[in-house]
Order: sequence, then structure tokens, then C-alpha cells
Amino acid sequence: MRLSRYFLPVLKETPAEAQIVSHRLMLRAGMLRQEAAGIYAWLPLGFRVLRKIEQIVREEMDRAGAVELLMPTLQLADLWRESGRYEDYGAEMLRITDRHERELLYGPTNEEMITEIFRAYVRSYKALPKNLYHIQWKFRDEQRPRFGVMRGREFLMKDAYSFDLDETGAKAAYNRMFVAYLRCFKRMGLSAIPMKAESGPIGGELSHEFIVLAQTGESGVFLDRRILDLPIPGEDVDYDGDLEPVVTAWTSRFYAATEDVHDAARFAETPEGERVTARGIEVGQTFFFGDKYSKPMKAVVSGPDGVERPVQMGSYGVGISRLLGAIIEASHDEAGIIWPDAVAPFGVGIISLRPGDALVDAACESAYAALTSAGLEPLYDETDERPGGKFAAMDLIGLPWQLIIGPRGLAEGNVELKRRASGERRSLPLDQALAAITG
RNA sequence: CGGGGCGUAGCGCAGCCUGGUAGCGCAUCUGCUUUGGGAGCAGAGGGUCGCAGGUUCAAAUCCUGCCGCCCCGACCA
Repeated sequence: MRLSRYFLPVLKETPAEAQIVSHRLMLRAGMLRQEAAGIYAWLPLGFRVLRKIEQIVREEMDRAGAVELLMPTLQLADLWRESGRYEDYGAEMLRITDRHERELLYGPTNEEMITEIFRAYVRSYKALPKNLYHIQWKFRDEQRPRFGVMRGREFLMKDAYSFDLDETGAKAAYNRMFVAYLRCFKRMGLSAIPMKAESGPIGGELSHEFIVLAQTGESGVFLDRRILDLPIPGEDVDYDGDLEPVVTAWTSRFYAATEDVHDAARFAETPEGERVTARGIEVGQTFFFGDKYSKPMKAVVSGPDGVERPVQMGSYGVGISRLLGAIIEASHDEAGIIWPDAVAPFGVGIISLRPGDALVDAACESAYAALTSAGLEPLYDETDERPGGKFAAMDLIGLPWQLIIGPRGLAEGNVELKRRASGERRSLPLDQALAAITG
């Protein structure tokens, strides 16, 4: 992408409404525009990152055997009356009436609808297990939206729902999602730690929150440092195999809890040198809730014995839009965002220090073509801005690499390659710089 | 939902107390000079002062109501 053709409204000054660093940086980097409290337009740069995160989640869900579908944002109130939650949910639910005076709601989650879909088609245990997921916008009318995308009212979420004949099967389904979550967050460059959670209004018994450690996190967390070194299953993980040992290692070997459920006495059993008190951001949550919805909504399947039983369910959420905030909170410096490679909106920024100079133009174009065909998605700054502004903007938007090309370097046969994360800069010939980036 | 605060040019702000024809910085546009970490000079454009009432000869400024947004707390992904 050539910057002159792109839409990247970076701001030199910080808008007054933004308090926390991720919100400030997203506004300054031209990723996001607030349209109302907790409601945002995703500008091109932000949208690119959103799609990258979404795609990682999608790939890991698919790998774990989940099947993608797409449910609507609007749901009928009657569906929620079946589970009793239409009354329970309160003012957080955005309620809408259509021209026929029919009561609708903008979905804050989809347990009822997925249960309705499942029961319409599945009658036999032979169709199980199943895991259906979608990635869709949700709305919760928060009393006090804040922290930018971290606590918006409208947010993009992946939610998966598992269906099994019995608890044993449901636990295996839970374990598959648990492992998939470990992999998802790691791929995004995050350390997300599963912590035992209260299940909240969605209800259920077995539940974990996946917490990203960040100094500016919303809640306090307590953990055993050693949990950070636990291995995460690779791409070749066998989702048909027994994942219980992995889950057990992450959930029972070392202490890790949010302040809500913190047990000081148990934490004290952790060796003093290993105890960490930190802050964290929840980016995902897993629940097993059995027949909480299937029973009242009559989603039943016949078992091998011919007896009909409510299906055993779990749900598994990932806050896709919130993850942008979490990643920035966990990865930034004074100058701006530092994107992990896997979610960076562009892989490399090419900075032309002298557009119009024949040698510089030729080197830039050649680098742009090579990096494009290598799939690096370069952002090529060929605008007429001054160098200082270009450097500052490139640092702000946080692309992993900067390839800086100017007449002074070229006279010596070199370009400059900067790694955003470390700040390390090297002068080297263009072909070597390209090899370093693509290698 | 309790408490506090703020709405003035695209962004950041001053002006309001003490009413008298709306200002600063950045950004934008034009010209010249500059060009490796947010340049200089000269000029220009851009605002129903959140909205609606009221008081007054006169309202950004005083009064009333409403709307929007932010912060702390409770709550939540």
C-alpha cells in the first residue's frame, strides 16, 4: 500500500477523551473513531488488525474442530423468554421494537439462538460432539463504557458453543477449547493465563478466564511465576487425543487467580520468590454449563439407550475487538504501538526520505515490489512529508520493521533497517535488508 | 446507577467570574526557502461558541431545561 493512497489520519496530539494508553494510541494512530459512547468506527488501519486477530482465532477454532456459522445481531425477545433471561438481563440488553410492535433485542450473546438452531436439527447422539461458533458484533448497553475498545458497548466477539451427550464428552470439548485458546493468544504474541473464574450471569460450573498481563490491566491478578513457563501445544496438537494432562498442568499445578476469587491462604503456599502480583485484562472465557439452556429450551438428543436427554453444553468467548486494546496495553513504548508480527496491520514500512530523487525512488520501488511479492504487505511512505514526521508516524503505528531509504545511505550503497520492537538499526545493502525481513 | 467535570475551527486549549461584533498553538491551503527524528518566513481559508427557551439595548459569558461526552465508584467481556 502506498501511503499517499491510503487513509491514515494520524494525530500529533491526543484527543481529550482518551485516558488509557491503548485508547490514546489507537486514536492517534488513526485506527479508530468514536461515534458514540462505547461505539467506534474502525478506520482502515484498525480494521486490518481486527481482521488479522479474527483470522487467527478462526484458524485455531477450525483446527480444534469447531464449525463456523453466522447468526444475526438481532434476536427475538421470545427466544430469550424461553430461557428466562429476557427478564434477567436487565438494562444492559438493548431492546428494540420493530414496526409490527414485535420485541427484538441486539444480542449480547447467543446461547439461546444456538440452542434453538441445534434443537431444530439434531436428535441423535450420533451427530455429537458438535461445536459451532461465529464471529459477530454484540451489544451490551454498559452503564459506563470506557477504556476505548476494551469496554465498548458494541464489540466483536467470537463465541463457540459445544454440544455433547454427557459430561465426559463435554469436558473433552471444554479441553479442546482450552488448548485452542492457549494457542490463539500465543500466536498473537500474548501471554494469556487461564485463571479460575466465577461464571457470571451466563451461569455454569466449570469456567476459566484467560488473562493477559499488562501494567495497565483492569483487574488485579495473583500468580505463580512458573505458570508463565508452561509449554503450549504446537500446531500438531491432537485434538482427538486426551488433552486433560495439558489442562491439568495449566489449571492445578501453579496458583493463578483474579482478585475476585483470590485465596490469600493458598497463594501463600507458593514460594515467596515465585509470587507475582500484577494486573490483567480478560480476553477470553470458557464455560461448561451443562443443561442450563438445553433443559428449559428442550434441546434433547437420544442416547444409545434410546432415552432422550438435554444436551450438555459449553460456551467459549474471545473478545476480538478488545484484543486490540489488550495487545497494545501489553506492547507499546513512549513512541507508540509495537505490533507483534502476527497481528501487525502491515509487515514493514518503507520510508522514502527523498521522494523524487531518481536513485531513492528506484530503490524504494524495488523494495516495495520485492516485499509485496514476498507477502510482507509493505506500507510505502512516498509522501512529501519531512523525515521527522515520517519517522514519528511510523513508530506510532508500530509496524514490526522499518526500511529507511535515503540519498545519504544510498551513496554508500546502504539502506537502514530498523526493528520496531528493539529499536535496533542496521545499515546494509538493500538486498541484505530484504533478506533479513523476509528470512 | 451514585458522585464529580467538560462541551468554543479537524485536534489541543484560552476567553465566561466582571455581558459590548470570537482568540492562540497545531493541522489545512498558497508562495519562497528548507529536507536523515514532528522546519522557517510571508500570506489565506475555516466557528449557527452542544441544543432550546429566558433575562437584557446587547449573551460564548447570566438563568432554566434538555442532549452529548469524560473521570471516580458500583457493575461488566
